[in-house]
Amino acid sequence: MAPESRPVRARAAAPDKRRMILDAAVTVFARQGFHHCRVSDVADEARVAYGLVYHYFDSKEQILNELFLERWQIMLDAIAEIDRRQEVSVRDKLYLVASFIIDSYRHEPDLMKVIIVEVTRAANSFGRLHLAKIREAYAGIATIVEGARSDGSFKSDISSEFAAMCFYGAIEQVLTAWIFDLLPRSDGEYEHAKGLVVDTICGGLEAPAADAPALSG
Amino acid sequence: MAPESRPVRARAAAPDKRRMILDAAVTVFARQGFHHCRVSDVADEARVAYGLVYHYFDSKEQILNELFLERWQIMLDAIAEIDRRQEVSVRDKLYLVASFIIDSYRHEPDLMKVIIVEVTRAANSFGRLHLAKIREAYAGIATIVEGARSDGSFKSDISSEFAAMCFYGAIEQVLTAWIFDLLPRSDGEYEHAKGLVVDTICGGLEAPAADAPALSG
DNA sequence: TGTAGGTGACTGACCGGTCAATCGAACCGA
DNA sequence: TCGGTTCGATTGACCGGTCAGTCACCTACA
Repeated sequence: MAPESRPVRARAAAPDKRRMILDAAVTVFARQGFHHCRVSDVADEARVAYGLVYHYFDSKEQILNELFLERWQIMLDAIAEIDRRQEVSVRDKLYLVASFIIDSYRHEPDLMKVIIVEVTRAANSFGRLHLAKIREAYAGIATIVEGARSDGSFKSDISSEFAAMCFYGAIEQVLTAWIFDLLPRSDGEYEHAKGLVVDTICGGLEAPAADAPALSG
Repeated sequence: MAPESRPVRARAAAPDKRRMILDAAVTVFARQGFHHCRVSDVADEARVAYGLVYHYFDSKEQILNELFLERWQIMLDAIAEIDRRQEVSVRDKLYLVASFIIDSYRHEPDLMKVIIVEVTRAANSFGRLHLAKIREAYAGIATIVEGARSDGSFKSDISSEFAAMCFYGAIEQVLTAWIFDLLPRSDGEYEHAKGLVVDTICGGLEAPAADAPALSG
């Protein structure tokens, strides 16, 4: 990631083969799944010799680890950054979090598919390995919710950890629906989903009592 | 399943080897993951010769398919049955659904782990294969929600399909947390979670406006 | 001419699936 | 009662394909 860790020699025309391998891996892992693809598929997709993959990476696993850690850290930073903005209401903070995750999928669907399918939901392999990082995301969202719980705007009988889990679970399920082609994919759908998730989790499904005047716009 | 489909010769002491293999597969798949275990692990766990696995099943995949289909159908039937009960409110119906799923996990954690990790969340392999069955579950929950939307007790601007997705997603995320050992497992926790999921999804996280008189409850 | 970058044939382990052989309960005919 | 026959259940050694990872070699730039 850090530029100084890569050789500076960068000839203008020299493509970053390492990056090409990572990008190819995203495509291949997304298309065939981590377990159903061969390292040669990745090399072919990257238009690179088989052996070069092992020049840059220790193993097939390491490629996935790197893809996950790189992207996940960006999300953790984004969540922390959102929480820091004091002028924003908690509901809007959650909207921003949903927005960030859904936009991540919009712009890099293959990468998000790989991360969700092969890591965050893979309880026996990469999920366990990266459990600490995954928890950090829950914790970040929980911190946001906790802000609203302590000032009374959110119910106090639902713990912030549990709320964070429901919130993240709902988003991941919607992403999964896109991954499985169960929901249509369009800019409008993405925008719509952001609002719906937040409305559902914050406002709930139940309609306000009909015989009472609406208390808030 | 049906007794008449198995040979009637059933000596009293004859163990149903086929069943033993299925049970062993649940244990092994849950412990090591479908991809990281060998057929010989299943045979060893069942205390049965390697070849016998192929006497009863065509392939390793077929074992998982059978485990999934058997259990999933029970859940689909349960959801349909819950929806049929006309004296129960929609919120209580959702509670019963959450209850059923969580109790399934409570009583057969390994089987549920395998179904969730290896099937419902495996977008590149078994998930795609069983997509139709998985959709049926969403659809069943959506049907329940639709009942409340049409009588005005649930908001009309959140589609029942989307609501079902959030609801199921929240539950699966909680199950995943148990699977990953992120949440403590006890009868109390299970019971508590049932109520919390329904409260969160139906009632939302936001507290009723404090300056207004409580309208219900 | 040293070295980082790049190549791809090869190897060896692993594992899903096969199959020829054996077991043993039930039935049969004498 | 007893050898014989049948056939599904059971065994586990073995086969063959697959594929992650290795390595000897090449190339081009500084």
